[in-house]
Amino acid sequence: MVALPPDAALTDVGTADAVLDRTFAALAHPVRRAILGRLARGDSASVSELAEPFDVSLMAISKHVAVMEEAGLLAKQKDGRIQRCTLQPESLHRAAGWIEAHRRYWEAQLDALSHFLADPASTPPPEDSR
Amino acid sequence: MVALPPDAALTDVGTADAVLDRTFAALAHPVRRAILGRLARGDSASVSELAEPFDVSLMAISKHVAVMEEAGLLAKQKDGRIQRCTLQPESLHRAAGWIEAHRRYWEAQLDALSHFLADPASTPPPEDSR
DNA sequence: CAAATACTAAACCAATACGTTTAGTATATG
DNA sequence: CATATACTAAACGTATTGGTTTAGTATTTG
Repeated sequence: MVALPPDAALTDVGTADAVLDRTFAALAHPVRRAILGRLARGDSASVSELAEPFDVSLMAISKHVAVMEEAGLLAKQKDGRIQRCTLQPESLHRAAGWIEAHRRYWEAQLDALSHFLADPASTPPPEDSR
Repeated sequence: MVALPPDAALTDVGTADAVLDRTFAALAHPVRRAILGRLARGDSASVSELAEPFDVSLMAISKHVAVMEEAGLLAKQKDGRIQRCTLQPESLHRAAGWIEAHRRYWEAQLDALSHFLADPASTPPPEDSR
């Protein structure tokens, strides 16, 4: 079993992290998210199969795949003349980890926000005024 | 209490979503993640306060703040001459939701991946060959 | 009122992102 | 062998990003 350091994403919160940069950037494009969604539920697929639902060129999809590969979100495995793309979830796991690591903080903020949204004219959420 | 549709992020997985685009894009920059981290644990802060730890211009930080504001990650509230920046967690919540919605799928893939990584020369994860 | 403070607007620049087309490589098939 | 298939490389155009500087607007403060 692959030993994922259980709190890898939690230890260096706030530190520069090029992998996380690339992962979030990769997730920022709807076509790439759609491709990841398809891979998540449909197992592996060739680049052409991934391209089929979209009305952009195959080359464009090939580049999207390359972006996700560099972000560690998927891996290509050459099988004859086709490239089989497989989800590689660790990067996604780390991205989720970053958000998770902040969740308890911004959930507190969510409460404060709800009060503020309920009555914007009122005193904004009672925080320490510095 | 603000009624967040409990599964807003889960219903339209795979659909184009400009907010999600902007949210993930905003999270892709280390300075912006650091700012969000600071806001998450330190409550609200002015733009100047947010800028202080970084050695880029105040203007650069002002733009980063604008990016996060457009992504719905934070809100600015004018208080005299200062702009108080407050975390606005719903966008982050939606980003987490997208990942969560896929988690059960790619966790299955994680198992397959671990076998593959353990012995890359072996037959790749036993999936349906199409 | 004058000067300092906290920003933002505008113009600019270099680098990257996203798409195209055209051409090329490698593999499979008739 | 010839052709089709599955991709990738290279070059290109345009838009966006991330940073700068310079100048401006509000708002405090001396």
